[in-house]
Order: sequence, then structure tokens, then C-alpha cells
Amino acid sequence: MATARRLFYTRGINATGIDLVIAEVGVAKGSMYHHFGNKQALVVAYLQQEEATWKAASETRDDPRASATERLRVFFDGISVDVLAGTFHGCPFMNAAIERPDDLGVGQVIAHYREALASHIAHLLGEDGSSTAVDKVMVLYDGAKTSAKMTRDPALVELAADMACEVVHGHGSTRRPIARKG
Amino acid sequence: MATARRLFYTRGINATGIDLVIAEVGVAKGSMYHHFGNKQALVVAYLQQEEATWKAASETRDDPRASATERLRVFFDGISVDVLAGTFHGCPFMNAAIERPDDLGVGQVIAHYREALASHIAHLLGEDGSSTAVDKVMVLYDGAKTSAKMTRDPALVELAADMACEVVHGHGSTRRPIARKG
DNA sequence: GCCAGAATAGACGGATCCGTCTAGCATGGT
DNA sequence: ACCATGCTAGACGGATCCGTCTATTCTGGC
Repeated sequence: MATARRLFYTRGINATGIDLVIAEVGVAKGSMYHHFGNKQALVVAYLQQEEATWKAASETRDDPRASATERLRVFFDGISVDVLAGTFHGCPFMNAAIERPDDLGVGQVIAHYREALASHIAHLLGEDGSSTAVDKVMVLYDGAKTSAKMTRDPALVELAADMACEVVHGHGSTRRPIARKG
Repeated sequence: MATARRLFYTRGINATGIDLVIAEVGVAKGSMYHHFGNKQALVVAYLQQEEATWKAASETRDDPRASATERLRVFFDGISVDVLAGTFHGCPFMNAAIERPDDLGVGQVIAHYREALASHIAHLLGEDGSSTAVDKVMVLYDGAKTSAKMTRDPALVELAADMACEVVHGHGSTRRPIARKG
């Protein structure tokens, strides 16, 4: 299943055939279709696990005692880490939305993810976070992921984090550049 | 060719077969492969025309005599118009980047588009636009398009425009802003 | 030991898609 | 009238992909 995630994420969903998945996993085709009756079901399971991974990582890295801006920076830095590691290939949910536009099951998982994302951001912002502030940070988060995918430059993610901090405080955010790999 | 654009944009590139394109256009398969030797070449031509259309529309709607914030708003409103018209299916270049990750020709067109985008934004910001300001607006523009695709809500585009205007006020200090839209 | 249930390997059909190729038809210049 | 050129329609091959199915092997409970 981890290999299925890797294949779907790095090579794309539509470009990854069932045959390739079962070959890499080492499982038989019959077993695959015994557990997941569909490719759609497999994709849905992949996205659900992707959401769970994202959620766990975000909550693990979060420090509830820190300030809102600090928590936002840590949150955005999660993208930079993947970009710097060379393992970032865009948001799995955006990719799925584009690759499978009229897949109902996929659409449900995406909607669930975006609700969880909004909830998490609202949690980060704390009581000060108005609903427009949450929306702004979501737009910035989407922009950070998209820009990072297009340019592979974590500096853009940091710019997005800067703007997210400005959403909290009208001005004057503390800049804390992330460590870069030589 | 306009029909090819419509098919590629609304249905996705990989989901649109050559056979469907030629059937809708009414042209013969031989003619198609006489003009464009490849599907890749057809996709590249589609993206180039998409960039030309975007550029023409952006410049037509732009009023160089207006303030930077006003011009930015008009620029972002270009997305909202498509969202409200129900004709917005995401940024064609993002979609292409996701659907054809290792297509070299597509990558070149995308790079060319992003340079034109940066140039256009720098032009909108005027002389005050620092390079980080341009990058910030690009991140916001990416976020606006992505959020609009995921939620079909033009309000998020307007939030991105708000933040873009704040970028101008935060960085552009030499020229005094004329008016601010509340 | 025995047997039901599950996994394995892989063939298979139906569908799709890309690109080539053949064969006929139109058009236009000379 | 004649011929070259380009278009049309569509068959075709090769490849891929999804999902089913068969035949064989493994496993665990009694």
C-alpha cells in the first residue's frame, strides 16, 4: 500500500496502471481486486491515507503553546521540507482533482480533506481567526503548494508564510528562514 | 483548433483522445498528423494559444492609467469572471503540468508562460514592485486559481486580490497610493 | 490427514489510444 | 485533358489498461 501511494503520487494516478502497482507490491491481481474491487476504490484509499498522513504530520509538528504566527510558519514549512527533500510533487488532492475530474469518490475525499484543512487552520489561528482569515490562509496554502510545484523553489512557500503571518498581525512578522540543504 | 482547446481544457488532456478531437473538428486523421506530427505538438499548440489568449485578455482589460491596486483587482477579476461564467476549470498550465509531468515541450511552454506572468505582474506593480512583491502576487495568483478550481467560489479570488493589494501597500513606499477600495 | 478459504500467477477479453498507411476524391494549375 | 497535391475516410498494428476468470498452490482449523 505504501508503494501504491508512492507510485500514485510520484507518477500520477492515471499514468500508473494496476499492473504496475501489483508488480511493485508483489501481490497477485486477484488479491488486489479482492480487497479493492475497483481502481477507484484503490485511489480513494490512497487519498484517505494521504490525508491521514498529512493530518498526523501537521499535528505532530504543531506546538499548541506557540504563537499563531509561529504555528503558521511551522505549518507552511511542512511544504518546504518536502520541496527541499525533492519529494514534493504537488498536493495529492489537487493532482487527483485534475486527473480524475468526474470521479465521485475522489471528489468526496477531496471535500473531506478541505474541511479538515479549514478546521486545522482555524485551530492554528485560534480565537482570533475570523472565517475570512481562515479562507485567506487557505488561499495562501493553495498558492504555496502550487507555486512550489511549478518552480520547486521553497522561497515562494516562505513568502506565502510571510503573508499568512500578516493576515494574523496586520504588519511586522518575525522572519525565520528555514535551514537549507547544501 | 478552438474545439481542440475546448476539449483539452474542459475534459483534460489525457482524457481527450485524438480520435475525439478529429471527430469534433470534422477533420481527417491524416490532415491532423500532417499539420501536427504528434499529440505532444498539438498539446503544445493548445497551450501556446491558451497563453496568447490569456495575455490578450489581460492586456485588454488592463488600464495603465489606474493605480497598481486597481490594476491588480482587474487582473484577479479575470479569474472570477470565468468562475461565475462556469467556464473555469483551473489554470490550463497547472493542469498540463500535472497531466503531463515529463513532457519536455509542455514544460517549455509552461516556463514561458510563467515568465510572461511574472513580467505582466511586474508591469502591473510598476516601478515600485520589488522582485519579492512580484513573487508574492504570483503566489496569490496561483492560490486564487487553485482555490477557485477546488471550491468554485469567486469570493476566494477576491480575498487573494485583497492580499495582493496589501502587498503593494506594504512594499511600495516611494509612491503614495491614491485610493483604496474598501 | 483433510478440506475450505484465500492467495498466486497469469491468460484473456474488451476497450481505448496513438500513429501509420492505404485508397479514393477534390481542386487547381498548365 | 492531365497530373500533382492535399484532403477524407477509415482500416490497421502495436501498445496499454482495466477487470474477470481459471488453474494451481498455500494456510489454518478440526
